[in-house]
Amino acid sequence: MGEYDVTRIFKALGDKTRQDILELLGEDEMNVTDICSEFNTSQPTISHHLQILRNSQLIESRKEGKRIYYFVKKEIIQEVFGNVIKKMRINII
Amino acid sequence: MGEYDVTRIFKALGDKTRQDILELLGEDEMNVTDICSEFNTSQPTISHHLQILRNSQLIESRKEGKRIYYFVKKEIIQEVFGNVIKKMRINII
DNA sequence: TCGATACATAGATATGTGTCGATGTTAGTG
DNA sequence: CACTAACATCGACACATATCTATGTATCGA
Repeated sequence: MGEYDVTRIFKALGDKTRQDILELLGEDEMNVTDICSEFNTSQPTISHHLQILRNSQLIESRKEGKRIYYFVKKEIIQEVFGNVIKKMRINII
Repeated sequence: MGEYDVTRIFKALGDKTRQDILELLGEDEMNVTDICSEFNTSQPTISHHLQILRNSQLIESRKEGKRIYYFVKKEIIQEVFGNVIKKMRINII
């Protein structure tokens, strides 16, 4: 029911690094430094990807001291995938 | 089971025109001219989008005389969405 | 208050992408 | 064989995006 931009969400999903970030956050929330340590990519680039995921509403953040924890909004993915499947008349998943 | 490139598939899904094409083809297969007539976009551009959808394996084509009919490969979408949901540890859809 | 840590933002650059008009190709038609 | 219809491909262009380094900002500890 929430407002979301399907195109923006799929664009966000259309990048390997962001997929890997989502998979990581799917296990548990993480702060930026810990996320960065999992990739061979600069911290600003990871921050950039986190912004894109955040703007698409796939993730949210929580501040704790000087650290910022990101986590997946799984309901959005459920809702979007469900709607796409419905729109494309796919039987069941 | 089939070979597919998740990033490529989500990139393909990350465009409004292609989403609309998929929704159209979800109802029934269509040839290029008929697809074009549903959009305010040039035929080469539609052909380009069809190529991208085809390369991502979201659609396939069938030739009938001088017309080419495109249709959705719904199993791919099922499989990809299912795997993403599993990877991100989303409960059920 | 000073320095370090955690993260974001800015600016630059190379590459990717969506779009178009023009042209090529293939199949049917007279 | 010409002509047209259906579709793909090409070349060009504007714009978006992924990445980097450098710098800004906020929070904590000494």
